[in-house]
Amino acid sequence: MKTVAKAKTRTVDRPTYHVGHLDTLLLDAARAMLEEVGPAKLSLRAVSARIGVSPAAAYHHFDSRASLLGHLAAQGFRELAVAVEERAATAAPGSLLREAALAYFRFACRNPCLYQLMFGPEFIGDESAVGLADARTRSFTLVQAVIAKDSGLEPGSGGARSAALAGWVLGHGLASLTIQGRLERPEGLTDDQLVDRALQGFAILFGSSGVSGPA
Amino acid sequence: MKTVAKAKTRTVDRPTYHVGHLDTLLLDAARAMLEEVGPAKLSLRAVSARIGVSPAAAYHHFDSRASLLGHLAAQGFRELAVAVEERAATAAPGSLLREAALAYFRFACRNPCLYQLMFGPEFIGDESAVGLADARTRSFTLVQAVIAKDSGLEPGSGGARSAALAGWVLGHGLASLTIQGRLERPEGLTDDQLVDRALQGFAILFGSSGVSGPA
DNA sequence: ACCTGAACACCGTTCAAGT
DNA sequence: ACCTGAACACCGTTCAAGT
Repeated sequence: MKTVAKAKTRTVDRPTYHVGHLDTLLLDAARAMLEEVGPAKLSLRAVSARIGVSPAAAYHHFDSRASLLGHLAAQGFRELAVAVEERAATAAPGSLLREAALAYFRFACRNPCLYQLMFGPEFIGDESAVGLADARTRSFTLVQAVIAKDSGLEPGSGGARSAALAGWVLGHGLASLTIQGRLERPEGLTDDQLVDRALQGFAILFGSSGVSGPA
Repeated sequence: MKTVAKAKTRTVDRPTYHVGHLDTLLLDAARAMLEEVGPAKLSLRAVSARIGVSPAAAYHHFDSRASLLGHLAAQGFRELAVAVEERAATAAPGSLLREAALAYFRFACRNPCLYQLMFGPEFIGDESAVGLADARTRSFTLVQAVIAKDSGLEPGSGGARSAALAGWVLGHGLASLTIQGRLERPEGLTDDQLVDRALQGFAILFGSSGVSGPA
């Protein structure tokens, strides 16, 4: 409780001024409100009010609303990477693609607004958040590694990169369409079933299941 | 010019009041501004000002900003469908998937903000725009038809629907990631090359290489 | 160093009132 | 019927001023 020893004037406790670590308080409040109202309507004023601080206070910790949102997005990329990583670690080789896709898709479904923020235009022009570019690159590198591992391709080769691109497109396409409700999903279809269906579709389009075979 | 014959009072021309078809004027102005400022910052006030009309005027033609945006999105879905349709019509069987993907991707790249609007959360809650649901359904149906045609699947069958899902995911995933700049695209790579690369990646992931790619 | 109050230039939306 | 003016309740952002 006795936080600062160097308090040389006044009473020890000052409950009127909000003390330190306002940045994390802001971030936490924003994260909580994000899933309530969505990325577009998340206002700096509202999150400031939520933690009982003036609207201007945030500007001592973040450059702008976009910057705050950028930090949130970076958090998201880190969590997404972890989720995929964990799942990929305990997956049987051969089913790695499916497991990674499942983990990716579940993360998006469980944090729809955060996911929208990560891949949406909301915090464009930020990029200042050092963590963002890193976290994003790390996510992509991870996908690449998972894909390369399962397909037995030389990591870094052209094939591995094309495959990683495809994997990323698959995960994001499905997640994005689902979250935005643009899919005409048959009712009663679980998340896992939807992923399997998409994988099945790709197998039909690109596989040996009778598409291209001249046989 | 002499629009109304029943003008029984006053002078025939009234250049001070903005006359009729304000709805299409609004829509056109919004469409133009959309690609300038993006869906998030497209304000009803600004488009009203652009055509020299009061901010409140728009509410006699649209329920809300979301509704205006919904109409714009519907326009987009119709244009997208046309673009894919045209391309698909003049494509050699076997390369239909690639041609459709190219058309889809190009439309998105040429109208990035419109595309973002169509698949973004900006006009959620609208749905009132009758044209929207229709236009969207029509787009999806078209993709389904194209896919089914090329893969030789029974239209309406489970396989055809899975394949259509995959096709949709492919197109949207690639377009969305590209437009949002989340892709680490090697410089100098053209749109077409990017599409081919993704197709190649899918071919690697899901089976035989070289389904419909070039050589 | 950290936060507040007040202001500025914007929003979407409503509603009485004008023509 | 169609449009305006003025108002309400919001925004993001800045900046002098307080502690």
